[in-house]
Amino acid sequence: MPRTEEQFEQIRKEKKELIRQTALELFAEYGYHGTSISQIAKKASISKGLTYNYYESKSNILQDIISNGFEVFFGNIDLNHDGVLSDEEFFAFIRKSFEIVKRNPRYWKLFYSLMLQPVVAESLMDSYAEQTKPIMEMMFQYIVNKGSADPEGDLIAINSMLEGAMMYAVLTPDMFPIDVMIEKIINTIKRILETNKASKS
Amino acid sequence: MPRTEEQFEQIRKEKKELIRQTALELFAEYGYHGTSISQIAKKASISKGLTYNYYESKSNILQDIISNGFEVFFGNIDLNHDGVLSDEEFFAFIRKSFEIVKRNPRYWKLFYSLMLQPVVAESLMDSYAEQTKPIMEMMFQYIVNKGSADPEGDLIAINSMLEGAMMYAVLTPDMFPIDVMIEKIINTIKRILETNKASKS
Amino acid sequence: MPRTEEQFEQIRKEKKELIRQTALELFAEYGYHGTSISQIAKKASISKGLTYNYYESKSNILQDIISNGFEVFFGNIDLNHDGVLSDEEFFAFIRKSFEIVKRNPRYWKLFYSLMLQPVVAESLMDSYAEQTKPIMEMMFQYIVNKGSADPEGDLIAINSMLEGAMMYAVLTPDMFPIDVMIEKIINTIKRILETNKASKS
Amino acid sequence: MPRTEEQFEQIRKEKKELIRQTALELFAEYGYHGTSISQIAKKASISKGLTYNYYESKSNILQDIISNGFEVFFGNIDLNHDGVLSDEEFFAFIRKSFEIVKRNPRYWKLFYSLMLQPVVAESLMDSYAEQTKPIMEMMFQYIVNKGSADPEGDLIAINSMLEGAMMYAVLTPDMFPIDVMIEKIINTIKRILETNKASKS
DNA sequence: GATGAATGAGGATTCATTCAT
DNA sequence: TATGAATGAATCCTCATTCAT
Repeated sequence: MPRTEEQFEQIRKEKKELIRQTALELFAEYGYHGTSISQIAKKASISKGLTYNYYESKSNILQDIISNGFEVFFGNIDLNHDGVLSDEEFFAFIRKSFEIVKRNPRYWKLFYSLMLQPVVAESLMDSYAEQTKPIMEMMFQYIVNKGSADPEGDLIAINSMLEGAMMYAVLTPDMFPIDVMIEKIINTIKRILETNKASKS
Repeated sequence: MPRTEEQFEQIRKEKKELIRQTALELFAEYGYHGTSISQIAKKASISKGLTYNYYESKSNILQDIISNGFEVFFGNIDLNHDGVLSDEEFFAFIRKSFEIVKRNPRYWKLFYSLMLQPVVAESLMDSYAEQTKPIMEMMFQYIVNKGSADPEGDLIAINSMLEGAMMYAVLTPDMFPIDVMIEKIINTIKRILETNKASKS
Repeated sequence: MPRTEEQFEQIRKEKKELIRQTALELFAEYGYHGTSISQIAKKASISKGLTYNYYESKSNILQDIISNGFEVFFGNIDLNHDGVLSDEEFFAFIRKSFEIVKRNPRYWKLFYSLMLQPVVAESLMDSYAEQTKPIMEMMFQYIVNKGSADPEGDLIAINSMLEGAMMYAVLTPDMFPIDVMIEKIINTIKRILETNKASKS
Repeated sequence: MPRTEEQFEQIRKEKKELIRQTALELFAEYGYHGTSISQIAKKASISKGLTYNYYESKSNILQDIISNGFEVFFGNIDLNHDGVLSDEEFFAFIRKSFEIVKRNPRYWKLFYSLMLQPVVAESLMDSYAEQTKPIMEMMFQYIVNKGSADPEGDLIAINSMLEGAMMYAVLTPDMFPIDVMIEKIINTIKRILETNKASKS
């Protein structure tokens, strides 16, 4: 009995997933340039040629890894666009972000590394900035709502702090325990916003 | 008659500098792996072979760039190891750090990108951690002296913020004006330390 | 549909053999260092890259040639380790040795030339000495059994003679007809052993 | 006071000698291809460029080494062309030959190795054959005079033996002590000629 | 005569990609 | 769909040789 169309589709999907995952592991371990198609094929237990049945080129695999990672990340973040964020919601968002990174540190290491490879980065940056914008806006809204006297300044400070902590979490996870780091960061954000209230009278 | 020793010395010095600078520009632009010796030679208007008259290998050029950059950075930072840092001194240190990065953004872009290249990173990380340790300690001392109730937590927060801001300065200098960023960061640090005083009575 | 396992096996075997043979011819003609992978590939009508599909490196090709030659040579020599060699067997061994050399003079030319290339020689020498030892011992036994009064001396003389004749056979096969040479050598060995009998009474 | 013409000549001669000697040592140690002009210049404590003041090319240095070695070797051998060689003279010739090799084993190792590099060998072989011919003739004469019944056969045997022993002396001087080997060889030659006398009655 | 910076052709090797089966 | 042999361009690097000084 021949397989149905759906079964074929399923097989294709799984194989492509296999290639992407394998490539991700190797890229993260040896870098993009340090990984060859041969290695990927061997590790995935398929032939070199088959890789090209699923991806047009090596750089296409990379693209897929990236956009897939974006999807996972931003798909997990629930922004609650419209309404005003409660404190609970805001801190849950931060915890969630770190959680995602903790769950797949390799991907994020690779991701950061790519951000800094200027040629690769062009399109990546644009895409990242675009995806990131609503988050920034949401943070800005939250800061404003907390009554900050200098919302731009606080955004810069808080954003830098989160970005920096994220980097430590990705690059040197052993330096500071991530969970401790998260709590300290959240605590500090609270204080920042507390002390920067526009005096109302 | 051959050239004098000094003449040769001079030629060597200039040419080596030329190669290093050219390589740095290309590495920063295209990444280490994305740059070939041919490109370096062509851009420097010398022959491929000559490169090897000055550097044993491509990776040696990189090494030289790195250690040279370290020297410039840490040579410019005056840590005032022994005494207690005044506020002035501490904030001067922060400004200086950003100043150095602003002055040679390409180098720092390359530097960050290398930190994330798994294979290269090992030795680089070690070396960086070593150089960085006294700075961390100095910051910690400063925080303690300011009477922080949770110096470890404050160190994490402040350090993350600085690291993150540095990254923005290097990667997307157009996103936030660096000078504005610096002042916001400094201001926020002040507030953090202000609100975290251990109550003494 | 991909080729069957056997088809691939067959292709690999033939192509590897082709590369080895071609390399042997060129090495023998121009020396190991005097032969480039390009030349080998061109003469074998394959691409440079393909060579590396079959051999890890140029020096690996050489290794294969060597060990292959050893196998052919020592695989053809029947040493009759245990029993005592009859005259017939001993002289058959000598004839066989020259026969093998005559059949593949290129290989042996290369072999001798490699023995004299300082860098390559080390491991080759060791390997050769090891393979050669049982032959030496066998010869020594034979000489002793013939009642020689000075077996060490006779071994040196006979061995030198064989080695020297071999060299002429390999290097300047036109100088003395090999078959004539063989008979003269055998004849002389007989006389040497005849005249060196320990007097028993 | 400017140096005289002769002094200049002397300097040139010495420097050329220095280059040749240095090159010989390196060629013997690392092989011709394994030795670079740079290495020669460095070891001789002169500049790369100067080498080309004395030799047109690397291969010219080699040529000079070869022909120089020939001169030394054949210049030391007194053939006593005309008269008939006494036993004393013949064995003295053999001892002398080994003596020369013992005195400069590196040269002879190099020399043998070159004999087997076919491309280099062409002219070398011709030259060698030419130089060698009178020696062969002399040996042949000696053998005839000793009353050999088969002078051609004895020449082959004796010559092979000498050639082979020479090779051991050059390649594996540790295998058999050279002096012992010489005496055994001479002794064996005596026996060969003794037992091959044409019966006269 | 003497120096070493500079050249450029050539060599070993890697690897993304193609293609016959 | 799946295979891996085959290609060839590109890469790092070496080295004999030239040349301005």
